[in-house]
Amino acid sequence: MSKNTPKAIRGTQDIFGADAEAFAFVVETFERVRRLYRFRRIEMPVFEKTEVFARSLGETTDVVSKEMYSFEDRGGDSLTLRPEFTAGIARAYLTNGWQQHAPLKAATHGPLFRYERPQKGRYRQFHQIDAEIIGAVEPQADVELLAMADQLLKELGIEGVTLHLNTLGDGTSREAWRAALIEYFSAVKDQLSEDSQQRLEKNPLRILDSKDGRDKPFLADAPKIDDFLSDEARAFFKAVTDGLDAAGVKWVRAEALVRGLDYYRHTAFEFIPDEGSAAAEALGAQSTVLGGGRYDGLMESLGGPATPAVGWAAGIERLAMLVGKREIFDRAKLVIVPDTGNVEELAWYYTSQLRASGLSVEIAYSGKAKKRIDKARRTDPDAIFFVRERGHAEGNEYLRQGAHMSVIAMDELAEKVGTILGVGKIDWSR
RNA sequence: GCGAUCGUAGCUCAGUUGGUUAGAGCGCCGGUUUGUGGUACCGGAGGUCGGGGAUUCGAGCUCCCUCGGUCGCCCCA
Repeated sequence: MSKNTPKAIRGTQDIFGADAEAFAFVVETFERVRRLYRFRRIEMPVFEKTEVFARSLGETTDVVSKEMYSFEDRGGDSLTLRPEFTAGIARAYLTNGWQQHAPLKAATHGPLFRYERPQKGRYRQFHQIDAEIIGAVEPQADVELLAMADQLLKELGIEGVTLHLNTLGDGTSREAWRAALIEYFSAVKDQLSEDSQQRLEKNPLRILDSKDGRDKPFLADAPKIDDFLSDEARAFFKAVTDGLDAAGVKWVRAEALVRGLDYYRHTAFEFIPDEGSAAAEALGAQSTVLGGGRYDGLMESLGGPATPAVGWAAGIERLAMLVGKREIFDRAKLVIVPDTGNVEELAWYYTSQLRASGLSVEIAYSGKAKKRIDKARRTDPDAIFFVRERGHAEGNEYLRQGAHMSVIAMDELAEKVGTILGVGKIDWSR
């Protein structure tokens, strides 16, 4: 590589090969599952006015205060590359009159941007799948969303991941709990870690899931949200958990699970790898694979009417790390190898016929005949079809399967190929 | 933002206590051999050893800075 060549931006990735296939598998599975749950596909702009995020996430959150890619455009507006989906979707809901579709079940996926230190499973441009239900006050919305997340993970073949569930209560419950936590931790402030002393100011809920040994002695006796829940909030949470049980979604109560962003209310959840599982090993410190909750307060922060909503997002890269390597591209079903010379047009004829019939076919046309064969073999296909000059050996087409090779007649090819690939006789007439 | 660790050909890596023209395997290109066209061999191209500076007669090997990768903290998906 020349030192003249520009390098990729830090924290971005060029995904290729098995990783790219795993990425695609995650997105394709998500698309399939969201249709089962009848979530509508939406497409969103990658950037918004900065205030969309600043007002909804909270000015003091780390995301807003130091992780956003914000810039001034040529018209002088402050714009920001989306650091998450929810705020933009909420803005779109308000500005497009999507209220008429309420409750709106929406799904999308794409790149997000956050200026963070890159790490395993954490990038500056990363990708998420996202699902939201907007305009539904019912706890059943939470249940449906979580059932979808659970099924998605199952269909991705991801095991050893458990739903951790908590409630933050309604606005009043949450504030009362927060005040109690501040009071409780302030009394022992000197003994807390530096990080937690700061959290006491900015986000006291976060002290609860501190990993610092100095904080842990105080966590067990910290005030519990359950003691601050209003009757309504308690009933709501019970309806959610009852619904999950009925839907067959396994969950565990996680009293210390909180959300970093200001707009969350009631249900908060994360799917987290079980300790010691292969999934936990694969993800390193970035443990959450899918997270979300209810955000009844968000729409108002954007100047809209009070609108209940729930949603979740999952990092595609993290999910892709858990689905394992996928080599579907590397393994060709059938490779067509024309000898150099006058048979290449014939080979193209066969190839286009087979592709039009719906078969995935590779044609080797690069290099000399020997190279073509070597390359064909390396893809480990189910079959290699040699197209040769008339007069070569006994025929002009050979179909090879494994170590066995046989001469076949042209009119048998469709059937032979179909049989070897297990797709029945190929219809070339289309 | 903080800490640790790594950075040699396209890829995976060797490179002894600093010493002459930096190596291997794979891949790529060319050739020979083989042949129911999964072989073997020969040759070739490709590196200013991430970048910059310092020490030294001399640095891929030492020191400093810087840019990246990786892992952890913070935060979060």
